Amino acid sequence: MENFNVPLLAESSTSSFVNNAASGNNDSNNQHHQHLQQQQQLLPHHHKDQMLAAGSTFLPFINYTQLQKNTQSNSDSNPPVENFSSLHAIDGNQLDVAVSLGGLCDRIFPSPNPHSTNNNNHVDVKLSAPSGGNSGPVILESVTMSSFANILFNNRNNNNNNNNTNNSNNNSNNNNNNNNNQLTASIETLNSIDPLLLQKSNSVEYHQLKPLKNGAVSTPVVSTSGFLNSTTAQLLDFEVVPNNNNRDAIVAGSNGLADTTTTTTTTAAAATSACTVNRRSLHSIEELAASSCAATNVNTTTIITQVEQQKEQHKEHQHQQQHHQHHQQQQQQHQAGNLSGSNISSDDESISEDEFGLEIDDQGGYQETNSSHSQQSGNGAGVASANSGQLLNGGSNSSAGNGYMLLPPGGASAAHMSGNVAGSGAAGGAGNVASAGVVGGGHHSGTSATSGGGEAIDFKHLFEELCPVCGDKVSGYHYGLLTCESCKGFFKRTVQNKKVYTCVAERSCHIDKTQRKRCPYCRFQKCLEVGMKLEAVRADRMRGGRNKFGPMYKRDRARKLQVMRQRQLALQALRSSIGSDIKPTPLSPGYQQAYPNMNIKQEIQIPQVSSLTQSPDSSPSPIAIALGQVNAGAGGVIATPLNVGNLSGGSSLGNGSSNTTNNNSTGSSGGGGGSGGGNNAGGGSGANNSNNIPDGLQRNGNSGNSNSNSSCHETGNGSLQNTADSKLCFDSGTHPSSTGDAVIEPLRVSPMIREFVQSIDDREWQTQLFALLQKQTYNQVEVDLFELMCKVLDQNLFSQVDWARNTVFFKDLKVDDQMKLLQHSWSDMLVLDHLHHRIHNGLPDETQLNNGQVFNLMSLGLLGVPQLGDYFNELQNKLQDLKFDMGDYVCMKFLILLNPDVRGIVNKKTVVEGHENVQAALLDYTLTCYPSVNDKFRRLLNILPEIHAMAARGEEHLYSKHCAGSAPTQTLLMEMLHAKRKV
DNA sequence: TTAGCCTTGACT
DNA sequence: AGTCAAGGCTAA
Repeated sequence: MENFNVPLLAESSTSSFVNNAASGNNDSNNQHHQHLQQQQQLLPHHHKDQMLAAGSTFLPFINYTQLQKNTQSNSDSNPPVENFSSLHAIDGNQLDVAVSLGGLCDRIFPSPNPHSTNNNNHVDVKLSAPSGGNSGPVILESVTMSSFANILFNNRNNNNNNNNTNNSNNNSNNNNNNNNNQLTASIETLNSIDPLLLQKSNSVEYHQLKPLKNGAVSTPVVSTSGFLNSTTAQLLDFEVVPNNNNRDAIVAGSNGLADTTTTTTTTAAAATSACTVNRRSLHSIEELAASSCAATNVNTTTIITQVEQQKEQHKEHQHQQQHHQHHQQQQQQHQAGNLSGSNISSDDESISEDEFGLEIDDQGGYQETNSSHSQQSGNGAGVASANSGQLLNGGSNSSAGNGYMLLPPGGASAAHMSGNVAGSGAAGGAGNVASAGVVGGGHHSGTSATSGGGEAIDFKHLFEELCPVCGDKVSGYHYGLLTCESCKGFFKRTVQNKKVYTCVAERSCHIDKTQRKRCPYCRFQKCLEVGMKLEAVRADRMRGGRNKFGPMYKRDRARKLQVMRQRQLALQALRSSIGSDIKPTPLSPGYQQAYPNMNIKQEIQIPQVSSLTQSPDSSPSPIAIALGQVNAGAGGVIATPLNVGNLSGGSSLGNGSSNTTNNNSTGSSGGGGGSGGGNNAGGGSGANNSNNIPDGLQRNGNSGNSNSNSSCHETGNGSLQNTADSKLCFDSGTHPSSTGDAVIEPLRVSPMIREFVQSIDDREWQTQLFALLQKQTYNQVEVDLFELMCKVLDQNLFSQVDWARNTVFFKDLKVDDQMKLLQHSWSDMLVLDHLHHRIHNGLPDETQLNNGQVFNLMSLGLLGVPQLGDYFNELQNKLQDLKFDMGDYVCMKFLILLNPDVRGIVNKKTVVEGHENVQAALLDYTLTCYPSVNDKFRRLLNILPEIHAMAARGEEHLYSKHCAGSAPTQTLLMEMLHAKRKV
């Protein structure tokens, strides 16, 4: 067994608590109580390293450390596990509501916990008071974790008292709730995991865990019964072990070499401690690096050397070391990003401003940047004051640190969302007006752009913006992006002087103008997060002159100017077309730049669905009919919130990309979307104009977004069915009617396939995809596109696991088996998924990012191997020739997942059974619904090895990139890559 | 240490 | 000669 120590990075109350809890100390409850109260002062929000924050959105939360037991009902005679009759929040609320752990986790798990009392895409834990009165254990009903890293439950340790208790809890819990997506835990076990979670929240990512061979007493924590952790816990295989040796915490050297001992050090007055995490089956990134790739971790020589020197010099300052490692990782990541040659390089001067289709007068206002602007404080990373109330207690928005959230740059807030909704509605069909990504949230700038028709754009406010680090006004481009003067100076001092800061809290301090001095550690982290570039600080300190970022800045200015202009034009057009009903829209460039991706859910432009496979005779697939998604025989597809705009608005509304950020969308203008003129008035379709690229992301590519309407067919009588929760429309072009197959008999579609198809939520997938792309490029002049691709793949992997864990057959397996299956299938499924999204949802080849870069969506399906493009297209054609539809897709996905040939499966019977069942269902489906497609079943199966071959190639590529240090490390994707090689 | 202002110098 | 993003200076 490999043991892992996780360093404690914050107050040691955490660890002292865990020790007590683990040892069954009678005083532990009291200490716990104290601990909880102490922790209230430390509730984090989370500044996430962008490398890690794939898709992360942190919502207000109440940390469960705010909870306190109901001491009135304690009985000293009871074992600790039963001492807690119920849990109350500090404010007295019962704990029968969702308690968010947001901020404790690294990223957001794609789908909301079905048991959660809210639908936010955040991390939460649900507890319920014991059913057995005061003496009953607290039930941890469900956990939705954003990160595998934070799932510490392990069901392979159910061999002690705690686990016995847990098991019994499980049983009772299951009796109360038939869903097995539950965890049960005594408060004692909650206590046990508490510190580890806290540690995780403090910034330690799982990959930093290092094997530590010791004979620590295993302290199994929580038994599982098939919830998320069934796969994830097993995947990472943690368990919490008390460790009284507070100097044993080990963190991997960030260079991935041999173990680097870094002990836990707390910076507060409290005592220090640590706990050990055992992690058995997996296989840290460091192990991987140490075994095969360490030498290839390049481009960080200098930094690594510095770090190692510091480690030698300051062994006693372990916290600093750890910070430095963190810092170093950031540097590595940034350097890797900047040095990876395959992407747009920052010194690519070949791109001129002409690229943006406009002439830029660089003097046209940039110097006005300093003009003050009365935007609300809180830039993209600011406190989301509007979000309170979404969860229990909502958390405080104050700077006191309690439960406020950090929006990732441009993160959404509830208030803005509502503002956006309203704004969009007001804009009616002319959602394009807001296409740059932000719809007014009540802010009104003095920009002359809003003051009547015919006026020229007032460039004075063109670059009004808030510093992405602290929210102060920007003074110009500094080290890669627009920042304020103080953050510029701070960044310079830090880098030049090689400063190593320490956070006395939880490394997640809120940084704003008034508090930026409080925690230089977090400030610097935020500098890095928002994209300040280390390499822009000159090693030789040479003054004056220009650096390689000049062209980058220029392009950025050009892009912003273009956005402004087009927004202006759109607004004017809107006003003239609608009349005076529309009041001047509060479109402040600064505001919009500060919140480019707010309200992602509402604003995200999903590429026109089903556009790729449009065909004159396209009609719905059998499964679509069977699910009632269409009118059988009418060729219709139910209008979804995603396609109704297209249906009603016609192509004039289309993608209307011309008045968003650019007119030069690459090859996307197959039809109506067309150029400028048509975008504003065209729609008028009222709600659901989310198709109008309001997020500034353009979906370019093969799908011909602009004229994709034809793929979502109107029903024969012209009426549209609208289901609020419907999935994307799908299956256009793959249907029997065009080949003479008999009229579909919906009832013949097996319930299993129906269920399968219903388990697919493509809309969510796409929303998350574009939300991530948007988020990751907020305020970034340029991003590493390969890195970005890895993040998207990582997010997709999360979605994939989330899907799998809830599916029939799979969910019945033990986590060991689940893990093995996933490790063998993830890449195949990613490829298949992408084929599916291209075929059925018209996913385009590429999309334009917030910062003007073009992201190659195809690379997701190719797993980053451009050479596979032809092969991929070939596969796609084969599938389309077979009238590949949703039913086929989901069956194939199951066949990939439930691979009985995976070695070491304990419950092989279930896997075989599932596989056979799916095969049979698919066979029946193809024979019944596609009799005209010769041998469809067999031919579909024959494609699976081809997908596998492609996926294997992609894996190799990703692995090599990882070894070369070009891929983000702390990702599930890399863990999967690694895990597979350990099998 | 911070942060506002100044100086510098490659580039336009 | 002007621009502007570097580094430097220095009062607070």
